Amino acid sequence: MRIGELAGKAKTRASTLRYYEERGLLQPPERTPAGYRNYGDEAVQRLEFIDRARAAGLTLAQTAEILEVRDAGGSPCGHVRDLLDRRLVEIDEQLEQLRLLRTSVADLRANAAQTPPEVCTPESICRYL
Amino acid sequence: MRIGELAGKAKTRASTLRYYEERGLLQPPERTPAGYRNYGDEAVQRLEFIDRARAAGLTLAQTAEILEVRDAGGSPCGHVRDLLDRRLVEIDEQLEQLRLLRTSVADLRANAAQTPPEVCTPESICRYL
DNA sequence: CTTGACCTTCAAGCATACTTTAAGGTCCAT
DNA sequence: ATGGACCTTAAAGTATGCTTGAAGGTCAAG
Repeated sequence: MRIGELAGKAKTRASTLRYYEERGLLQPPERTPAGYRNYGDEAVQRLEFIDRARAAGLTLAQTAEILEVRDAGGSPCGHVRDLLDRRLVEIDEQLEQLRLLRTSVADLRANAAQTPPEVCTPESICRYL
Repeated sequence: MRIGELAGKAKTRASTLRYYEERGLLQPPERTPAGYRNYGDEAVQRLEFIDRARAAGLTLAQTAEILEVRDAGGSPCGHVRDLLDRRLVEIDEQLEQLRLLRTSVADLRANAAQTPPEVCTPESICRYL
């Protein structure tokens, strides 16, 4: 399978696959005599895995690490569990930050709704903020 | 006031202030005969405003726009209200995305807790994802 | 008069995940 | 043999908000 066909099956682009190879997510495939990349069917599964990892918010570097462990013959499962744990902590932190921000922006907005624009003096630039 | 002193008062760095000037957030100040930037006290307020805008999650481009309106003698308040409205919508969208992601990652993690690592076959790379 | 702290500009680097561009080779059909 | 679709590499561009580096000028103290 050439790169364009694999990209089609994975709903991505050839340029992305080359980039994944460069980043260590895809192993360098065989080449045809002309130098074209020649992928086997297992590459499709690998890209599906990469997509699931992305959906979980793992970085390409983290995903590459998992794949390297597997490629080296190891089992990355314990590591994956740790990554999921850390992701959960990160997500909770982000949620907290975002909730605080939401409160803050909503307060500013409510305040703006009550205050006529005239009270904004040039020195304060705009008192809505 | 020279740039280092202003940076100190605003708890930022001289390089940041130069960058703000380049981005249109700070007006080019007077220069001393030697070519040093020479700020007045009002610059401190302006930086405080910029900081409040940042705290509300406005981009530097949006903040620059507000300041330009004010510098042109206009009142940016209506615009600021719009920006706050849009920020609120964006934040709500991000919150929704993050909640969905949290659910998804939490499900993966719960599933991993129930499944022994042995069932992860090399073909699936790791079934925890 | 030298040292050191501070200032100047312009350009490039950082992090992330790609895309785009340039210049060129391959392959199949007509 | 020529056109078009597809492939190759290496480098640069995208977005955001800065920081860092290089090369050099200014100024007050000792």
